Amino acid sequence: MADGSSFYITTPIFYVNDVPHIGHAYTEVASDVLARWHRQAGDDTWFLTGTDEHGQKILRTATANGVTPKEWADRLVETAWLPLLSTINISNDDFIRTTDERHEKNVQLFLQRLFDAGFIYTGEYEGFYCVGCEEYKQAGDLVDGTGQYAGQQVCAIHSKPVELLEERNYFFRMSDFTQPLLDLYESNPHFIQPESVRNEIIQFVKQGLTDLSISRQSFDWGVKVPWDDTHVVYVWFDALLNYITAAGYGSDDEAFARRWPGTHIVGKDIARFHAVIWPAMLMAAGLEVPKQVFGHGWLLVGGEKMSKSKLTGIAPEQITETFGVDAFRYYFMRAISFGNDGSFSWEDLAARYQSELANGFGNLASRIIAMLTRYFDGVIPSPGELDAADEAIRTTERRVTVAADAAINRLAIHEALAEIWELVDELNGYITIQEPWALSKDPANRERLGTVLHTAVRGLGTLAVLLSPVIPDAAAKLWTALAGEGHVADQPVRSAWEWTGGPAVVPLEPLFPRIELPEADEPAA
RNA sequence: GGGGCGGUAGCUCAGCUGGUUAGAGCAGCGGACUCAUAAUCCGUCGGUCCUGGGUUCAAGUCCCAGCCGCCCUACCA
Repeated sequence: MADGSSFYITTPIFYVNDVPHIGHAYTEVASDVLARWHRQAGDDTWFLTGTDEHGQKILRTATANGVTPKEWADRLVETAWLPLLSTINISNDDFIRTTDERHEKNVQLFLQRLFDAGFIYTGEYEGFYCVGCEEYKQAGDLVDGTGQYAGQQVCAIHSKPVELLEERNYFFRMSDFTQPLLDLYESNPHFIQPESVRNEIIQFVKQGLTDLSISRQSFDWGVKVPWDDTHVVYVWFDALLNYITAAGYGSDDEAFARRWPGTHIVGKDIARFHAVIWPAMLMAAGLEVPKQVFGHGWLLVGGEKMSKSKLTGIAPEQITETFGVDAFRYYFMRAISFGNDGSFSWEDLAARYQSELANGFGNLASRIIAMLTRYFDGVIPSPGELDAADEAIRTTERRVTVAADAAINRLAIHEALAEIWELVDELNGYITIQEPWALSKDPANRERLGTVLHTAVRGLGTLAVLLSPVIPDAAAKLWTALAGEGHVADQPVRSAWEWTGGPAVVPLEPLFPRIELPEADEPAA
């Protein structure tokens, strides 16, 4: 991936009615780290997130709250979703709402093109519809109700009665794309990642695809079907199109050509929408399919999937208020192998904060800056001749930079951090072995002392540059203490080791202060 | 019913196309050191690699069966 190449990355758009929890935040942070890395590498980066605001469920909750659905969505965007982005320091370049005119207008454009091309036909549909799920249910998805719904069939997910609906709907000829999709997966093994998700999807598509009902007549909160305004577009069909309407489809051909195709980061539960329906839609429209669909794993809390339907959701603020934003970002990126499910626990979070951020990285910065301040009044000394140990540090700086960049390109964020941390650990070891405090006791060792601290502080600068995408606030503070030029987020990440040191350092407050945890018991979620 | 993923040290996890005494981090234990956020560094304890078969000169790593967990999907109705 050469500098200046286009990197367009997206998250799923938030369903506004959801309550933000760390699962949403996890997807956002992962995408944000990738975006920041590419941006800092000089790639033409565009990072999109946004909200999904149509559908019957939103219409109903809005009505129940005595406001219009648009007012309801506005309120949730303002009070829940935009605050979430700032809570976890997300650097999105754009925020699309499916109620934006740029979106609705071009959803219609897209649909009209599919219609004109013969990929849409009229059909009858009868089925059990769950408002909570926003979709029709097969009989097997239903269970016997209990309590107030005893005697009725209810949705297995929401435990609420389903409705028998009969509609004249418009259908998308998705079945035409069974083979083209299989060919796509075959010819481009990286289209769906990781492997586990890819296997799942291939098996699913091999069974053959059925046509997809893409309109609804039973309510009107959605994008009108352009040739029949008694129908609104199915919410998923509408939602998926955000990735191109935001990129300029139908409104800015130049921007669209430059950005598309993009990389989609999604949870594995919705990977199928993105790896099956979405590319089929694009193929039908004669557009390029996405560059990649990456389905990450779930956060497990107490061994169970964190669920928005159950009450295991944890609000991001619960974590950031105690540990800070950077720790939140670092923890989830480091502790979880991106693509696999990962266990969250307060104990693990606290342990990693302490050993890795406070004792490992934070303390490294403290000790180096303290010694420069103490022995050289903060002025960074010029190095003398480098010995093998000094050269080894330089070599490591280079090695981890290259390795981290390679890992990021594979979307292996956790591996990138593991690589970078090798430099953290090696620098701590280097200082312990070189014993600058011992060198300082004999003026004859003055040059050697300078060389050691010069080497160490350069390593610290390299770390600031490499870690800026993950822990932007701490990296910026450190960069300031090192008197680095400009902003750390503008330093070329792929040549992080090239920083040669500023003129002097200034004292630094602990980047990750020790945290005294109140009690062993944590509040239930 | 069909399918996917996982089951490796107390905990969280690595172990690619099978090959020396199965690894890391954390926790535990012992030691060194003092620049630093009682931090750092070194050493050390610790595993029937879910179970049972099989293939192979050689299996955590391949095959079969089973058990457990999570998930996708179907049908019966």
